[in-house]
Amino acid sequence: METRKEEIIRVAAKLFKEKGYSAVTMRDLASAMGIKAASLYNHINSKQQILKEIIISLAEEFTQGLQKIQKSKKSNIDKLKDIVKLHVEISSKNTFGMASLNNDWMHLEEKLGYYLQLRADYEEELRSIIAEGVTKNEFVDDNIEVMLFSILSTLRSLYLWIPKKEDLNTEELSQQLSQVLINGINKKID
Amino acid sequence: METRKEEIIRVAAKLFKEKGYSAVTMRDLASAMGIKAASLYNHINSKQQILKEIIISLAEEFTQGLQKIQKSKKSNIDKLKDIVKLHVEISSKNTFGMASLNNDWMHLEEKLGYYLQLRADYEEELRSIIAEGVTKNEFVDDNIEVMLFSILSTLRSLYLWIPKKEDLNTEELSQQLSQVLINGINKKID
DNA sequence: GTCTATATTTTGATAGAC
DNA sequence: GTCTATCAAAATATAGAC
Repeated sequence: METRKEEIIRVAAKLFKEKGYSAVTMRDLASAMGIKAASLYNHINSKQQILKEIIISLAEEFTQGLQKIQKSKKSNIDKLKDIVKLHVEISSKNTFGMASLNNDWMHLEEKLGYYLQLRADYEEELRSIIAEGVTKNEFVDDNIEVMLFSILSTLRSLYLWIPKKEDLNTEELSQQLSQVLINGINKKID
Repeated sequence: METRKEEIIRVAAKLFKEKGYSAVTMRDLASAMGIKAASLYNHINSKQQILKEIIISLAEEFTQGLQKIQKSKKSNIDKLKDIVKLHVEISSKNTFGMASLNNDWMHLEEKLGYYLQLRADYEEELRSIIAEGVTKNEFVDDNIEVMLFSILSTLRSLYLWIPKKEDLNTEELSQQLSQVLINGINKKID
């Protein structure tokens, strides 16, 4: 059962995706909830708290997911496939919250440093997977930063694209996405 | 020589990238210019006008660039390489403005419809290049939407990543990026 | 071209009745 | 748990002096 606070956070995330944190007023949010702005404060302490809960819970979900993948001792190529799946699953569960995670993190106050640390750590872990994959001849010896950037940009933009797919099969999308990211789009000559 | 209006737009774009259009006040902008907020209005009509000029000029630059590429009658794979180069060049020239183009377009008032049309047309052109590339056996017969999404996400995120590269060689970056997008990261067996 | 002063609206948030 | 009423601060923008 969804609490009133959870409902507020869910509705807020939807509005934040449409207009961004700063452009959404407490009156906008209240109106979307069918109540008055003052009533929101019976469930949450501040607008800032809403943003914090949306972003930090998602950031921690990604961190925990990656830690689990790292413990698996699979090949780097299989770890990468698991990371793609992690992003598809979290993004499809919460496309609205993903918008805040990607675009409104700079408006975090108290937890900004914590968020930036989680984000930097995540990026560094992914970088090390790619680098080790190159060393072990799983991946081609291209510019590691370019590979990292390309993959991460695609994964971080999933939230923009997933809602357009009506009948989402996360397993199938993960597989297709891994295929494109790992093997590119070039037609190999048989 | 840069006019005062151009300077305002340039400084505004930098602030918009840091905090987003809605969170940047005219006082913030004036302060960054070393003047008072009221003085800004001697050069620009409104905050909205600043956003409009940043976004529309960039959107039209992309549209014109793509039209030129389409007229070239190159192979689809070479058109795609030219598109990558187009994004690298425009994004590196104006990383600040690219942030508004990507994240603040929904705050456009008068020109929102025009922007959305340019954007949809651009996406459709790129889709047709990929689709024709698949038909002509230049590209692998994967899901076209997944290929389009992956490439476009990476290209649209360039503005976030280019500033971190200190000594940018646009030619080299374009080549490396095309390589990764087209051929993936997988190590082919010799 | 910039300033001070100010008009008008809107914002996040609180107090207290029901 | 929601409401009305309200506050204090901050927002965009204008008027007019220099």
